Amino acid sequence: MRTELEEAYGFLFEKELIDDIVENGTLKKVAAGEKIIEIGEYVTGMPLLLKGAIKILREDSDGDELLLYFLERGDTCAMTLNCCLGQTKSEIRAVAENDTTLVMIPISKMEEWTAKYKSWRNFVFESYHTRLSEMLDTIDTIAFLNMDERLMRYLRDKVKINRNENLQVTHQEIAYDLHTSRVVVSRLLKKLEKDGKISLQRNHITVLDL
Amino acid sequence: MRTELEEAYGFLFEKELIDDIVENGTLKKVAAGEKIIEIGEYVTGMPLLLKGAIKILREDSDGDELLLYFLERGDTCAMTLNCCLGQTKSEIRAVAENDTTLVMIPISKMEEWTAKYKSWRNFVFESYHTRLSEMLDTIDTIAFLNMDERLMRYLRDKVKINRNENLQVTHQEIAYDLHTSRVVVSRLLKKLEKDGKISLQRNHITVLDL
DNA sequence: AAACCTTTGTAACACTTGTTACTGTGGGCG
DNA sequence: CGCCCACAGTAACAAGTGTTACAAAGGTTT
Repeated sequence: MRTELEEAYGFLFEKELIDDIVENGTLKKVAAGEKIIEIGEYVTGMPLLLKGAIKILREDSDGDELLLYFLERGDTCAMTLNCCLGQTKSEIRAVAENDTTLVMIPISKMEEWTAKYKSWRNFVFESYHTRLSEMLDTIDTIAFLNMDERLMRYLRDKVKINRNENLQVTHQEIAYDLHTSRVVVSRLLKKLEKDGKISLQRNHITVLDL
Repeated sequence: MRTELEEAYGFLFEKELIDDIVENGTLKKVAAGEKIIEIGEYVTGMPLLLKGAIKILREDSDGDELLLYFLERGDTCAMTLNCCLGQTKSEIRAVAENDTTLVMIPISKMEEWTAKYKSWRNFVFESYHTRLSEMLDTIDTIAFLNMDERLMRYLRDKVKINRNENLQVTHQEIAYDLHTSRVVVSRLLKKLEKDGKISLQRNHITVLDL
């Protein structure tokens, strides 16, 4: 755990803080597709991502989803920060995008460290900063782009996050993430294939040139 | 200034912090409709809202706008916090929704106070918290609601912010805020009038029952 | 009053997206 | 092998929103 922590956060956190994290945090491994937190659940701790990636989803009143953004190594969930502070329930769902390792920090330590470690304070501020920017980006995407452009952006992000041009995903899954229907996704994907930007196979998509 | 500060922030900030604000902040009055900060400008200070309301807007690549949310008394602009930290340019435009009074805090004081005053730290965290929630709300609205529902929500918010059922606004202005066209707004407003929810006059709208 | 500008109303049409329905296909399993 | 099922392709249509164009109404300026 210490090695991975230092790899991901060593340049940010002072040694004492890393010690504190090793002592108080619990390592958690999550398999791809597994749920990490559900909307309405109380937040028990704050996650620090060591390996893998997580996707953060919002839900509408019909239970349909919308992908907000991905988290990667070195990220934490600002929404969780949010909840810890406000002692409120989670406003989002978090699902492992691939096999993921994270350290859970008990919320009791959070306030203590905020006062104690300048690097922790900066990290928390920086996380809020990144997250707000990411949210702005999400809003831009939803508000200003058509579905075909959103789909392209989605595929690009997914390639980047998984470090693999070969995406293991069905049209229906994409439809859930983009909050649209399977037919629409199939239609647009077919068009992208015709334009030579991707190639389609059953259960996976190869991104050629987006 | 002190009186207004104590009214809006007295229950949050300790006396020494209020003193510090009075000493270092500069009072600024902005008339309704006036621009407070423009996208791409460097942020010179952080605003604390004493009176009035501000609307925060995002812009797309064509220069068209989208209303993100309103700020009221006791609020600060988390986007500005963001910029101060990152030393980056403003990502949003802020326009006075009505006659507004605010205190500008020089960014140099921000880090100092973060270390010095617990209440300031809490305020900053709390602001991030509120803003993230507000952004989630904005995303829900754009992603999950149709234009007619968005329009209703917009009118409701506007009534609340201005404390007045009589809205001084043209259809074109609404269209800008909702990132749609004037014709669409007119169409939907007419329907709301037929349903007895509002009444339409030239240059203003009376909200009856939304 | 006449000329003019801004705002609003409305129709007709185009485009994007969502829906329904049906077909075909690949792969696993009895 | 044949059956079943999840996945994908496609057409036809519906709904919502955006666009263009024009007319009418209100208010201001000359």
